[in-house]
Amino acid sequence: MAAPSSVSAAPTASPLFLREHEVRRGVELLFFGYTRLTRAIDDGLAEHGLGRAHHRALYFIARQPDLTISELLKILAITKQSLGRVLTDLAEKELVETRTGEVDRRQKLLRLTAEGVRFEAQLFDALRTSLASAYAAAGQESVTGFWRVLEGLIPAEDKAMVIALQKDI
Amino acid sequence: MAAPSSVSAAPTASPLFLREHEVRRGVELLFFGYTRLTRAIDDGLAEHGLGRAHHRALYFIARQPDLTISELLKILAITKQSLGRVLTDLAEKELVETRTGEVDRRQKLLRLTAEGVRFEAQLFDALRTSLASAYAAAGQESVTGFWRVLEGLIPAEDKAMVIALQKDI
DNA sequence: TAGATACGTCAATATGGCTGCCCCATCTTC
DNA sequence: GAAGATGGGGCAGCCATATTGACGTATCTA
Repeated sequence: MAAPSSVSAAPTASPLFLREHEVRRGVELLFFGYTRLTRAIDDGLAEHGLGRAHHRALYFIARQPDLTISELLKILAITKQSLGRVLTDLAEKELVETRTGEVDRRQKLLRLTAEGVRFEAQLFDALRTSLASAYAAAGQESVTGFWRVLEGLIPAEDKAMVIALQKDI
Repeated sequence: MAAPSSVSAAPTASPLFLREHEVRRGVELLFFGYTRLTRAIDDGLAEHGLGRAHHRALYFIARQPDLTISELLKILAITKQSLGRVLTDLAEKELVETRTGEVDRRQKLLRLTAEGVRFEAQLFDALRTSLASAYAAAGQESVTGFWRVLEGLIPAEDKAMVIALQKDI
C-alpha cells in the first residue's frame, strides 16, 4: 500500500511484488543458514552431554573473559534461572570457572578453564569450517554485505553490545 | 593451514588471525540477527496461543500451497511426531486445511485457509518491516552478498530444496 | 499378492525456556 | 550507620518443542 508517486507502473512486477520475493528469500536463507551452521556443532556438544544453550554461554565467555553474569544475561537475553542451569552444568564439567570480582565483590567473573578453552576451540573449528567455506565461495565483497545486512537487523539498543564484543579480538 | 606460496608474511596479522575475527563476527551477527528477526513475530503468535514452530509450518505452507507432509518434514528437518502436534494445533485453529492428494491418495496436501492466509500475511508483515529496513540500510549490493554467503552455508544436499522454494514467487 | 511408502499415533523422555517468589552479600546513598 | 539498590543464587512448577522406537492403516507399485 501507499506506494508513492510515479506509479504508472504495470500491475505485474510491482515494487511490492519484488519486495516480498526479496524478503521471503532473506527469511528462508536466514532460517536454513542459521540452523545448518548450528547443526555443525551438535555432535561435538553431544559427546560431552551438552546442548546448544551450553555452547552459547561457552562461546560468549570465550569471547569476553571475565564477563559477569549480568553481562552474559544481557547478551543471551534469557532468564537468570535458565542461565543458572547452564552455568552449573559447565562448572560441573569443569569447562567454566568463576572468580569474585575485584572492584565489586558481588560480581562473579566468568572464565573458561584450560579444558574449556580447548573444547570451545574444537567447536569453533567446526563453525569456522562451515563459515569459511561460505565466505570463500561468496567472496570478500559479499561477506561485507552479509555483515551489513545482519547489523541492520539488530535493534539500536542492542547494537552497542554487539560492537563491544567485536572490539576485543 | 596450507596457505600456498608467497607466504613470507609477517607472523603477526597472519591470515589465520584475520580469519578467526571474521568468523566470530559472522557467528555473532547470525545469532543476533536471527534471534532478533524471529522475535519480531513472537507477540503476534502469542496472541493466537502459537509458538515459533507453528509459524515455521505456516510459513512454508504459505510459500508452497499443496505441500505434502513429507515435503514439509524435509524442509523443517524435525520428526513426524513434532510436526504432527504443530499441524493438529493449526488445523484446530482453522488456519490450515488438508486435502487428499489426487495423483497419490496417500498424500495429504496442505493449504492455508482464508484465515490462515490472513494471519500469515500479518506475521510476514512484521518480518518484512525488519528485513526491509535492514536491506534499505545496507543497500542492494550488500543484500546480494548477504544472500550469497547464506547460500554457501547450506549443504549441497539441501540446496535444491531451498532453490525450489524460491522458484514459485 | 508382496512390499514399499505416506501418514497417524502411542508412550516416554530431554532440553531449554518461562514465572513468581524469596534469599544473601555487597555496594551506594543519605 | 541505616536504607535501599544491585548482583547473584535458588525453589517450585510450568510450557514449548524436540527426540526415540514401535506399531497401525491406507494406498501405491512391481
